[in-house]
Amino acid sequence: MNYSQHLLPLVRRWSAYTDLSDGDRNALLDLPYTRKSFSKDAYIVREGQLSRECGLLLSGFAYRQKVIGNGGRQIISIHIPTEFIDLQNSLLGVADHSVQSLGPCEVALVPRSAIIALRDTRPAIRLAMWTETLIDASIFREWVVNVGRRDSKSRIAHLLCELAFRLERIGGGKNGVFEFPLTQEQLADATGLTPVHTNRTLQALRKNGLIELNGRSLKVLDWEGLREVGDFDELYLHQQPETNQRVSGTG
Amino acid sequence: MNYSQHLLPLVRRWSAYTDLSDGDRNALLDLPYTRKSFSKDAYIVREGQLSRECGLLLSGFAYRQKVIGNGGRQIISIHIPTEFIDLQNSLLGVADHSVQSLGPCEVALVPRSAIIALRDTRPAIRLAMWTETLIDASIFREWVVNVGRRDSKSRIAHLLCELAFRLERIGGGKNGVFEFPLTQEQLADATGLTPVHTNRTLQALRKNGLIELNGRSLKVLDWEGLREVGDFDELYLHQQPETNQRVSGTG
DNA sequence: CGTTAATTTGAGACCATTCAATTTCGGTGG
DNA sequence: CCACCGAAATTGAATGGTCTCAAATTAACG
Repeated sequence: MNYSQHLLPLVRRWSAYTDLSDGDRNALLDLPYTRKSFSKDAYIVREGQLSRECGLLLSGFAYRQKVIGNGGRQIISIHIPTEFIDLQNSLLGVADHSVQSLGPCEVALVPRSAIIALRDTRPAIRLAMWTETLIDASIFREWVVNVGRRDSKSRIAHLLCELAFRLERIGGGKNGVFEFPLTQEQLADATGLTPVHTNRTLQALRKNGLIELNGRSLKVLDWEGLREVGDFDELYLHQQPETNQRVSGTG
Repeated sequence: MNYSQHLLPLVRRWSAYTDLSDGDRNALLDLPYTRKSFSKDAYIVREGQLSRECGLLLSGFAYRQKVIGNGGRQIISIHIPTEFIDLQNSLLGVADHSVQSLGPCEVALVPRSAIIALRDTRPAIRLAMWTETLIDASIFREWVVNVGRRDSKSRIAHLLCELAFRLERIGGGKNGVFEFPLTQEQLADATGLTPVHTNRTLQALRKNGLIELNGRSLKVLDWEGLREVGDFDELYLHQQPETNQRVSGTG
């Protein structure tokens, strides 16, 4: 019955945003949820749906996307374990975008009502939750810039930097080697390019000695170079200690 | 001393998100602020700054932007009167993007501490405030799609639809005629295009009988056509009544 | 009415796309 | 362990949308 160990990473993650009391921690660990496994490319949430539950990614990867009139689609964000993939939809009530699994993955589905209850009764948790949505929004802003104003090499390099940076934070890489969950087609949908051009751009990045990428494994050979090409500045991720202090507010 | 009438539009706006008590309304109207006028293209907030005050747009237009390594810039959102232009930066504490005036405009600068105090003591206001940031995030997501996957005609048509739609909501248009605050160069920076191509695309939209646009005046001649070309679906603005009800939460 | 900003036009180059075909890879069953 | 399969990655060549650079025209404003 007690699966609360699954939610420990969430406690750790949100503790970085603000101080959580023992009561807060327990309230998080006591969240009701059901574990559900999804196979590759499964829909976790569909655009237009009413939100009844909110998904926390336990393992694997997921992404948010929107489809447009002519059939094309745009990937809006990539999500890694310990992240809520659906907070915005749950808080707004109706999903304005879809969420899909990248590979096989496990999700803890928390009833929306429990999320709302935490929001309304636990100030510290609320602050962490809000901060999470604000950081998400900041990442969206950076993605607007990425697909709007950078050329293909920069776009892809930037996305790789972001993903590596975030994976590192949850201990998801060793010696510059990361699990890379996207196919080239999905990478194309995330950067607003075509699969063919994405392939050629990746080859350029490899030839420049910046990365090694085969299958699901990404190795960053030249971190500074990749950062440079990708015009990457992690300020927008709001994960520097000084930023986190400011989040909690007096000032 | 009492300039509180300036904040009435904010009360009206946020009342649409949730029920505000008389106490809430008064708390909003009693917010301390200083009025400040900005001339064209003035910086209201600079990327990297610590946030000390939060700007509410009283008149005129403003936009958020980021500059990238090669000197290019991307406009991330456009703001119209009654909107906070800086909530995200204030809530996160450090500005990850800049805010600039479009034309001459007036801003009510509210101390960040007062915003934080409302957030921490007024549940209904907090909910409205949070909702505002969530809707902002939804708009960012749509912009990622817009610059990432739509061609130039769609991009521009979509942006025009969004702006017209939002302006209509605050009573800012008559008979399909709106004040259009962007130069073609700025429109280019918002859509990820070049000024030259923006100009040609606008001509195409005119030739197709969709819009009239000269100077600061936009007239939508064929609303359905523009909507079609722009692949515009207003769900992401989360302003339908049923959505607003869901926001308040029991469920 | 002069001066600067904004819009418009032209032509050539280039980045990215499209369409197709081929090769490699990962997994599965015989 | 190998043959097979579909998915993913790669290559080629031609097309096209958008960009660049430059100049001309028009509109805005003091």
